[in-house]
Amino acid sequence: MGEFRTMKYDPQILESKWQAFWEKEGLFKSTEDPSKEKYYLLEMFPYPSGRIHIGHVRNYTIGDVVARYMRMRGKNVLHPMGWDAFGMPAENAAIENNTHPAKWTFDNIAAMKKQLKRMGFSYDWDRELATCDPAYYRWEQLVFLKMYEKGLAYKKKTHVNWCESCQSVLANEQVEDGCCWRHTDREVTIKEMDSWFLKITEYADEILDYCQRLPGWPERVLTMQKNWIGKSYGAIIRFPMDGSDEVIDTFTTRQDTVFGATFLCFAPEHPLVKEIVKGLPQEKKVTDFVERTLKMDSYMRTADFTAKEGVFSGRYCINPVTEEKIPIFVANFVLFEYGTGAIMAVPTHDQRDFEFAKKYGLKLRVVIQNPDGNLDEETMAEAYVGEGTLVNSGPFNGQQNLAALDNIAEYLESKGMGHKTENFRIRDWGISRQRYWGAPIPVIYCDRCGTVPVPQDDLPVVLPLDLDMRPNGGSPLPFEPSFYKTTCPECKGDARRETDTMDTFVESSWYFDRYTCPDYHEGPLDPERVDYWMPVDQYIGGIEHAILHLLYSRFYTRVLKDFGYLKVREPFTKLLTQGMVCKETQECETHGLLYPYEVKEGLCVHCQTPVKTGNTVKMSKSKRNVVDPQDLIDQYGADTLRMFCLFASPPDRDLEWSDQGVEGSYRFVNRLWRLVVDHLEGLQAVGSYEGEGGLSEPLEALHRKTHQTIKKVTSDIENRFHFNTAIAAIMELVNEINQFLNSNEEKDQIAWSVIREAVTSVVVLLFPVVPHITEELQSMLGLDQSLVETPWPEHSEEALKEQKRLVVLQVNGKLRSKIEVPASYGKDEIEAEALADERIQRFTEGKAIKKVIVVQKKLVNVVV
RNA sequence: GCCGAAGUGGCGGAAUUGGUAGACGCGCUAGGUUCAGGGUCUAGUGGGCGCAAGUCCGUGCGAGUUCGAGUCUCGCCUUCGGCACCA
Repeated sequence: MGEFRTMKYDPQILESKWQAFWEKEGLFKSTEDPSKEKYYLLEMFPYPSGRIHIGHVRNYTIGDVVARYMRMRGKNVLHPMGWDAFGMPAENAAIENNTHPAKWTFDNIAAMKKQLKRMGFSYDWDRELATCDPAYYRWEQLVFLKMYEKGLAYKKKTHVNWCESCQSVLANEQVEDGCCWRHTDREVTIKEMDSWFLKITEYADEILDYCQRLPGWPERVLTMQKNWIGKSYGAIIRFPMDGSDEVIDTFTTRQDTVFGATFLCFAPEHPLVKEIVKGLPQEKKVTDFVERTLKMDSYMRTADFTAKEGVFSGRYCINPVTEEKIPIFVANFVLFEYGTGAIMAVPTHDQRDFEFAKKYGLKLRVVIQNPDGNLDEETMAEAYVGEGTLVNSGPFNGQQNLAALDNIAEYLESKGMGHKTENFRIRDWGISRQRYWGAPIPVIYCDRCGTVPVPQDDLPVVLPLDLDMRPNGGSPLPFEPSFYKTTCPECKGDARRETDTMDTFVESSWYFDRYTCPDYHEGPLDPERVDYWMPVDQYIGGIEHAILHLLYSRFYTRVLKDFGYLKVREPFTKLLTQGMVCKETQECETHGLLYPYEVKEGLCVHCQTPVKTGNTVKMSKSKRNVVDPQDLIDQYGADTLRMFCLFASPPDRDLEWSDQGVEGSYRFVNRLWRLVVDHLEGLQAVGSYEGEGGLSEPLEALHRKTHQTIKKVTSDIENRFHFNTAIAAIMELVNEINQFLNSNEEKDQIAWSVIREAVTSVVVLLFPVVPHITEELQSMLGLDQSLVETPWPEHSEEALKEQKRLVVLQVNGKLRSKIEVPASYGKDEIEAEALADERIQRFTEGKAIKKVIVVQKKLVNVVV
């Protein structure tokens, strides 16, 4: 009876057994060993929300397969895990549940850690870190001080993005479609505020340049980063004001059209606007317009459906090449942050300028004639943006416009009217957050000494934990004298601490470095260890960080390198962006969107009416189309869940959730279990076949299939991360083993040895995917060594050799027959055999054979 | 509008270099397990015609290259992402 019970597949029992074993033996601990080739595998660390979701499961399962595989390949693998532990949800939850963000965070970490352990992921938990730990963020504060020293961190008053839900400023990267990336229904407004910035623009050119040197990154991530950096080549052209010494700098990429510039536009925010209208009759009108425009939220103002609008400033400037007096406008479509915040307007060759000029009756002058030569400012209905020959352009008439770009830039430069330049779209990274649960910015403000950095010896500036949250949100720090009241490090007088905290993306910009030496206390990074492990060989995470975390990390890594903390310039050699997990939504007419557990047999559990199935979209609580990994673990075990996540689609594609698919994976795991358990006697009685020869044809086929599978699985994992096809190949082998077992073939010693070879191969190959059951089967098979320490198998070329080969026969490219030929046959013999084939003769009868194409050992095509 | 990816059975997906389209799994059908159900095993399963052997059609649509195209080229359609007044 007892024995019968152990023979049943019980994932709950055997999974915890093996998890305990791995932990006790410390099999996933990694230590630096210069004699071994290192492999640093990293998955994006989670925000400790309290429970793992299915996206984590997929991400971390993919990573775990690679980690376990690489370990079996003999690599010294680093596979750490930790917590992105600062951030606003902790503050909200604390207010809601009347607790403290720290307690909430640490409780969540404990709960999620338990879940990750239950999934059997092979992390080195000794390297665990939480970014809210002062022992972590103190080094970030140190780096901040060094950046401040070098001018890479600076404070300025400027127009910033404000999210009312976050009660905080956001960086440009954190605004999507005019909304906060965390609150997609909350429009961002523009506020003028004092904010700290990190000078990512200093590295923009290099980061862009290195996009060419990251062959291990997905093209679309690099494209997104290139677009975000937005480098363009052009010129600064200087327009002197009429009747004053003031000069207006404009940026253009189209200096070839400068002779057609018939007016100039300022962005509403431009500081010169106020100055030049002072005392003019237009002053009120202009200031009203500026105020009205700036009140609009940034999304509305810059949306392309917003009409181009502007107001005449009452002042003129001089086009430096035509010496013509041209009017100055203030226009809503001109961006202050891009270029110089002022543009020369060429209505004939820029559609925006064209619309603006038509609206306000401004002058047009064609300066690029199209190839038909019929372009006329009187009749044109839209701007001509194509190529052509310069006209009305003084000394440049007759030149091709593109060829003239450089010539005109040089001409401007020689006359002191401008110069060639490059411009970037990316702006500096605003890191001030008006939040409590973040790393304090280590700065002190003194009325006498101004902005004073906290002395390095006084670090860390610890975030105080013993204070009360403010009931209606907002940071308590500015209301906490024990925190903000301090003395000036320079004059020792009364001073005030900075109460803003850092963007949590600062923490995630270097956590991967810190994993290499989380216990180091002499500085941010232990040079020896960080140099051994960095860079990360393979990074795995969601595409949503394409231009957030991934761009910030590339910047921060360069800063650390320039400060001498690191030797690498790029943090992540290879990047895999896994797809989203999706599921169809379900909706009841009266009860709205339903969770899966609210639907029984297609009916709403509340009212028994049929449920409407909606689109398949990314799993999210708001769509209610979520499954809880914990429920799946409880029902099927971690192995089944891992198996399904890998089998349902390749990792970079979206995964469509299917309850039936999970059932299918569970069935396979059970089939694998029975394959060993039901034949234990035969399997235990022999050793694995090792290619000593003398096999019957069916046994040789099974032996060959075993080695074909080893070869296929290895290349699928190694070259493409296509775990779905790797698993499919193993399933095929399992099917063949079962077929042999069910056949009438004699099961003698040698037969069992070949079966054993096949079965042990299945067990080893599947270990990275389903580590618990395979460890159990491995030990049942009498193999003492843990699979963690078992080397990955290598296929034998000898075993792959076939006596006979299948050759496909075609007539005019259509499949007509198949024949088997000895592997030793050459082209001529195969051709002769093909032409002699009965079916081929039937299809070629009475026709002249024009040509015969023979593809060695594969195919013959007879053309008639 | 611009850039990119994708489009293959009832479904998820294979087909890595131009060479048997649909591996593997789900679902479905029939049968066995001497049958409550479930589980499990066996066989079948792209479509049309046919009793059958067969045969024709078939990878979003239309052309092209080729002995041969899911795969390459050109033109369109659809879907999904990203960017979008960036001067």
